[in-house]
Amino acid sequence: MKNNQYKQGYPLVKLDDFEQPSVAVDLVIFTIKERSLQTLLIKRGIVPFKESWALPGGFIKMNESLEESALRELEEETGVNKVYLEQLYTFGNVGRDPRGRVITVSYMALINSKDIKLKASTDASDVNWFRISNLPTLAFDHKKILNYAVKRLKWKFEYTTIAFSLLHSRFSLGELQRLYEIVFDKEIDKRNFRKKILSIDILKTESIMKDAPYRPPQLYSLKVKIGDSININNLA
Amino acid sequence: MKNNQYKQGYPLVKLDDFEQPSVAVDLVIFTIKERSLQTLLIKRGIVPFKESWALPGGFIKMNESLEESALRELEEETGVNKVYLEQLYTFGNVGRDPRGRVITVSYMALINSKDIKLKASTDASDVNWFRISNLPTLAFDHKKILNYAVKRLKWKFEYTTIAFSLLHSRFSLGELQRLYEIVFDKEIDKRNFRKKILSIDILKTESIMKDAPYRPPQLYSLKVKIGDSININNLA
DNA sequence: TGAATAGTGTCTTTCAGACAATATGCC
DNA sequence: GGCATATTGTCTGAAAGACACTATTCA
Repeated sequence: MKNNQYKQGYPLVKLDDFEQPSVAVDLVIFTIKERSLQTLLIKRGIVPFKESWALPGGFIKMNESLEESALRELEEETGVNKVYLEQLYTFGNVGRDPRGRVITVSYMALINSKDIKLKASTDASDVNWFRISNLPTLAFDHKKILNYAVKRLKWKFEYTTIAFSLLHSRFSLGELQRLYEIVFDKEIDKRNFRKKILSIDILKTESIMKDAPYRPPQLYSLKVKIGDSININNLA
Repeated sequence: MKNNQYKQGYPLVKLDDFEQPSVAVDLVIFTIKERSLQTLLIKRGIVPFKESWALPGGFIKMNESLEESALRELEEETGVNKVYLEQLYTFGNVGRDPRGRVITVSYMALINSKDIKLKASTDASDVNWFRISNLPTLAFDHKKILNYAVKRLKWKFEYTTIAFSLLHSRFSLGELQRLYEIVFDKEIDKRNFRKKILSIDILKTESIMKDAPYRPPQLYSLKVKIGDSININNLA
């Protein structure tokens, strides 16, 4: 099994002189549902922490990169494959998994709730969305990972265009503002928000929305790449 | 050897059903020497990339956390043990190490050049400091790691107090300004810099320097923690 | 008094932040 | 006309950024 750890004749390099830890990927999947920021958790069907809620994730395979592994897990849990995905932090404390040494590379994914088709995964007896403001107790050190992810998310909302990955390709400024208000759990002055967003010149005007219940808004699209740096002030 | 991967009776959990990658830690060690930003590299004494320069690092041990592993490597290479240390990013592409699957967790360390006593490490035939502006070709994907570290360093200089980890506990504003000028490779207006630093109220005045060659400067010390958030504008 | 470094203040411009009235479309 | 949402501008205060002279110590 371990043979392919010895390649191209490097006999002196004994990677196996060291016991090897297991490497996993854990995902913090964010979406906006019911006017709140939510994340996907799975109820563990196996020990340890059987019946506890946990972040979706799993061990990496030898022939896939960390990111490919994260995308595979994401697809297995949600059926979604086109998302914003970002590596967060690697957690490797010795006792973090009672089964042995497991190092986990955490990722954050942002998906549009319309794209989701939840699947029941083999090792999860249940899968569900939870409001960030109302989370159950989590297995392992997943609470720590989730807290880290929320901080990073807010940070990235202020300093990059990742928010737009949660909107459709055409959106109104009202939708954008509601998104920021949900993530920061804070009301924002409409005039200042619009002034700020329009001043940084990242939007193209599109058509006007049809079939709006009341006055239809102007639609916009993002004319820079998702993840590009911007600076939306002080919303934190 | 692998027995302790099975603990506390979790027979169904077969971590070893998966081949395990190796996990390493690589260090980007920054210091200021000769009025420039420099990083420590080792010349590899073993294949692969024998005789190439590389970041210091090594495989983690089963009984140490990632951070402990980074600190151990740091101490082995430089003799330094009290430093600013921060995890950067985890690189895990399949082909990044010709010996097999090696996932590396990168760390950035900032050390005061006065504290360094370089040691010749067992697996390095040579150890040296290099200016960031004049680097040799690096082994593996270490160039990518280093580029990432430089970006993070600059970023953290603008938004946190990590710069102060490169100064003595008492320092002049001139020393602080020179440090920022070196890291950003850019001249900064003295009056605006001082105004800004003093306005954010993170410094305590100390004594006045003795034995200065010319007019002795006022000394200051940091009255908040290293790593605390601040905002030194727009130096990037 | 010359050399080297330390220390200081003003003006302009830009931007954040507070704040309220009008416009549009649907019923 | 009533309702729900969209859209727009002004004023104030704070801070960034440009800019040049004086102060201190030592040789």
